Amino acid sequence: MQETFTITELGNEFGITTRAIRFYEDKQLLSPTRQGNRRIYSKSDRTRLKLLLRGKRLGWPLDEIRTVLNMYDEGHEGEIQQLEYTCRKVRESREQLEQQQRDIEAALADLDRIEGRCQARIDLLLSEAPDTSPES
Amino acid sequence: MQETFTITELGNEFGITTRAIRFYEDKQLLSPTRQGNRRIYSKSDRTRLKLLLRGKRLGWPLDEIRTVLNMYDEGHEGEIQQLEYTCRKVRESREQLEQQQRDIEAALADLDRIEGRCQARIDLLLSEAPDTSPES
DNA sequence: CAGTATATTGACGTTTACGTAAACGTCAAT
DNA sequence: ATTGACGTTTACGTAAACGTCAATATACTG
Repeated sequence: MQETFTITELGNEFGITTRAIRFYEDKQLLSPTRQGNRRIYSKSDRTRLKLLLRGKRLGWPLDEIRTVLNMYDEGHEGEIQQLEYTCRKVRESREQLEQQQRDIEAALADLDRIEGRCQARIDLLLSEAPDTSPES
Repeated sequence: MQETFTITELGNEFGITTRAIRFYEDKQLLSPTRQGNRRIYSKSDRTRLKLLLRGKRLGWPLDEIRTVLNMYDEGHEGEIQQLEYTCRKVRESREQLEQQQRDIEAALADLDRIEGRCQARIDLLLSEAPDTSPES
């Protein structure tokens, strides 16, 4: 795999605009190196972006995504207070994720019921009006 | 359980402001009855609000939440086209939910690793500096 | 019946997450 | 030398989702 990426490469790979990627940099979520003026993204930058987008799919605001991303990077060498802060943040994120898991379970169950009733109704209508059945 | 609710009751129960609840009505997500001027929420209104908030926790925009909420209500008596539209929407939602499930699995795994390393580092620091161990 | 609490509408402000346009640099190819 | 592709910064625009008043109305309460 490549060692470095341009901004358009990443944009194409992940289906986002370069504007968005620059915006994430502005918000301190990415910090690519430069060659003169141009941005150069390392594999680790690419991973950060990937994680960022996962956070987005989970509906997190960018601020929260940044703190989580920083958890990945922190050398875990800091003071105990800092470590415990990170630990606490991790637990909070975990709780939120578990809440989302429960929400998804419930939502999927609801959708199953709705789809079932919907499909049943379609089947019924199709059997009542056999004109619409495949003839030709 | 009560049969009807005031706006502040619902606000308190779900930890949101009355302004938010009125906003949802403005956006056609709720439609409580009125007694004169005041809003009266039925149990079904309350359920809609509950589902609405679940959608919010899943990061859905209000527009999408509205269409999903309407799936619950539609009598499934409409035309086949309408039914198939609903069915399609349900499947789309399901796919998105399943993607979120995978994202959550991955995120939880990552958080586990981070917390593990973090905790290990804390333990190490505590054992290296026994001054900080509970003495008094 | 005055005073307090609660509710409503309307207008405007705010934050988030980008989109869009202008105006310009850079480099390779024609 | 010019054209085009790609990149840059700066600035302003915008949609979503409310918050925050202000002015007003209605309801209870002593």
